[in-house]
Amino acid sequence: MKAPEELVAHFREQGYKVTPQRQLIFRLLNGNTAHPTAETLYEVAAQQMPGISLRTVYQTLSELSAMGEVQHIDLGSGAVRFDPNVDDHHHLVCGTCGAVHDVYVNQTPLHFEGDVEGFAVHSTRIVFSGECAQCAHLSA
Amino acid sequence: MKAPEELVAHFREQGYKVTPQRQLIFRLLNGNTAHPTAETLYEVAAQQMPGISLRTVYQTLSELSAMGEVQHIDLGSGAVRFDPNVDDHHHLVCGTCGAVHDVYVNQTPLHFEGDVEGFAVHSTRIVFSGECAQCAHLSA
DNA sequence: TGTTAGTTAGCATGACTTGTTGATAATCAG
DNA sequence: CTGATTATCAACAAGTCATGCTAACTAACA
Ligand SMILES: [Mn+2]
Ligand SMILES: [Mn+2]
Ligand SMILES: [Zn+2]
Ligand SMILES: [Zn+2]
Repeated sequence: MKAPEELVAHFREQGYKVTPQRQLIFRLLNGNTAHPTAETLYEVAAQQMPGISLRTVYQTLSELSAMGEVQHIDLGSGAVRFDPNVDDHHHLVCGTCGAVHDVYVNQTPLHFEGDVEGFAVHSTRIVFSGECAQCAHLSA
Repeated sequence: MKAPEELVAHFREQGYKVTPQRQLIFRLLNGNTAHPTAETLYEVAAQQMPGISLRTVYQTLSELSAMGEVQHIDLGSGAVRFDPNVDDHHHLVCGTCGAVHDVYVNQTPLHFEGDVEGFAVHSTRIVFSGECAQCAHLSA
């Protein structure tokens, strides 16, 4: 994701108004590695700006997503998570605490076998599931 | 997934009754590589057994899932898909026609880098997105 | 044949997300 | 500064997917 100041400029160029709500969301996403849901992002935002609506958070996330500034990650377990990291990376999910971590896989592009001649791969998504070190430690 | 006859035996052993509805679903799933949703499976089932309920299809799929006879695949786009193929395999998804194909990746376990020391990986899911040969052909 | 479990329809609930409306307020170009 | 445009908000609705519940009926299995 671009830095908040760049997003401000970009939004203005695109004819979007730069509101305090949008700017707050820019800041909250900047460098955010928590892979928050719209809801959790809303909760943090509401602490700094009581009165902001969940609807506006969803709205701004959609705009950023359409601009390619955030990606959304659907892990199939509840709400979609948003990720300001749009580099080519993958995810590690702890089944115990639910944390999502970024990881980078070098062996790409992967080779596969199957009855799928001529399939053109545009993107690859890898999700590793397991247990993080902290959770393993606590349960021991 | 076990063959329908084996499932019949297994269900009886577990104290589940072997109903025509369940048997139909066993047959429809057997060798099925379409990765159907509960809804699409229901539609096919209803042709052969008018009156069968969507509720029963969901129910039987849950039972089979709990038994490890089918896996469910959430691609993040709509309904969960069910897969009687429980081998270690991955998926190719055509963004145009929505088809899901099985593929096998040899390079596993994959290596990754990141700030995730001590994470214990239990499973890896890979989804390749792109366009299948047929769709590429039609759009040309 | 009787006990038990399954099925069905219908309706409800739940989570997540998006749409709508109408009033209010803020942004930004001129 | 001002006016036109857009955003926000609250409140409510709707949509999708999945599951829960009831009550009546039916079928399976011992
Ligand atoms: Mn990420
Ligand atoms: Mn499969
Ligand atoms: Zn954890
Ligand atoms: Zn296709």
